[in-house]
Amino acid sequence: MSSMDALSESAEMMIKNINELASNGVRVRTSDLSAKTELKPASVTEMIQRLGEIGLVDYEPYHGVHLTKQGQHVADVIEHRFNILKRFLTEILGVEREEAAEVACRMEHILTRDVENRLSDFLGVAKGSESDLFCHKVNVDSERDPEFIPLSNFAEGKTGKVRIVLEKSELTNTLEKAGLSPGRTIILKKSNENSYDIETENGTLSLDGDLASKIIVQN
Amino acid sequence: MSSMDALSESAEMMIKNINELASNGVRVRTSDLSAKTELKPASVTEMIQRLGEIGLVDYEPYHGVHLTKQGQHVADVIEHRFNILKRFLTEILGVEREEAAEVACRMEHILTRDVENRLSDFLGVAKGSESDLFCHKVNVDSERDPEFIPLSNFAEGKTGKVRIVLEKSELTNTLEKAGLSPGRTIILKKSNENSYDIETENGTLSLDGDLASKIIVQN
DNA sequence: ACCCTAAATTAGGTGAGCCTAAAAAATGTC
DNA sequence: GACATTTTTTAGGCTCACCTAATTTAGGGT
Repeated sequence: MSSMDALSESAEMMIKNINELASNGVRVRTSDLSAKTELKPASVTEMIQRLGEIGLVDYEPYHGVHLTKQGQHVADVIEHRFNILKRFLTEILGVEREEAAEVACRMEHILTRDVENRLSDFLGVAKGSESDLFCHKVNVDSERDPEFIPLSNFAEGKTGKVRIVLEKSELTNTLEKAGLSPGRTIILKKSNENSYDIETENGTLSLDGDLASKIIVQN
Repeated sequence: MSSMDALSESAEMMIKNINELASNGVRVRTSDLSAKTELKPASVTEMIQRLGEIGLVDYEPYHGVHLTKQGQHVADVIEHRFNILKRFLTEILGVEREEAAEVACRMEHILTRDVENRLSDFLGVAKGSESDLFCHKVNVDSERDPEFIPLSNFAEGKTGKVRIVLEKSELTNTLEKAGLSPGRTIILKKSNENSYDIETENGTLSLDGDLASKIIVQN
């Protein structure tokens, strides 16, 4: 009786903040939430009462809240979305840390499951979610300039990661099944004038030059 | 006295819809906006009055609205953001058309100028903004679905171009010599349930259905 | 010119999400 | 244990963005 109706951005933000303040299993106090969210205490009380009613939070008047199993799940989803969005913004687009965090914090409430998964794949993170420990590590060495090269200009024998597939249509599906979607690793085995032999995680295939020029690979 | 205060998502959506309905320089009627936005007419009136007060729209009671110069600028920015977001979602992430449009339509109100520019660069679109003429063209073109079809589903007698050959093996060499490699033009002469007779640039041959399903042809 | 219909506006209501100010409960001090 | 202080909640108000129902206006048909 809750996870059905989409949560508002405000509600999701409150859950996120509760999660971030609940280091151990300790109940989070209204005043702490008030400080963190920059909402007045009265507004916090109102929101956590609402969250309590729909079962996302265990609320005990005058004694704070903590997330229920359901609420924890919501928090995990939001956190994961935030992390991949921020990673995309900083690592791929090169957006400055703070702005990336702000934008990610607004977008995290909009992402659909599908977009989330695809973005995850694109970033090359293990899907499913959970451990974002890995994320932090990647952040550190994200200074280097990645080279984006059309597959048609890629060096023979080189291994790269697919970043873009400039081709919509049903073909996208086919390419995906063949292991040619953003985030995947490939090797260009051989390239003749108009035939590109590729080894993907799913097997091997050949493309014509037209198509190869639309697949952007990062080395 | 308007573009300073950030607009609400609802306000931006109204401006966007006014822009989309104002094909020529004609005033847009309340009922049309009501239909397009799925808001009740009374709600539309309320919103366009507010937009009128802040100078984004020229509102004449009982005679519709049209965008002011300022409003047009807002509309252009939103449209540009929508286009690049949608392109990113479909072309880069491979998100399905309709879902991409929905997500882009929510995110367009959140993008900052910086993220917008970076995303534009990433997609390889002329920066600065303004002229989305290019975008429009791309969008229009992309309505027409080019058909990529496994040879096994190709129509008898039709001519097509080989785009992909999935799952290579020693057979590939044979196929290549027979004129069945990416980029080549072929004609499917006859197709029985499990035999596909093809004419290539190099001659004619027959394939079984298993193989035919792995050769993707564009008509 | 007049009426009639369709379209638009106004009037008044709702819920979400915020606020301030007042009341109530918990907590620390002696 | 009583009191002062801090924390939290309740009460009541506000705006935004929607709604429905009633009213007003525009425009077409005769």
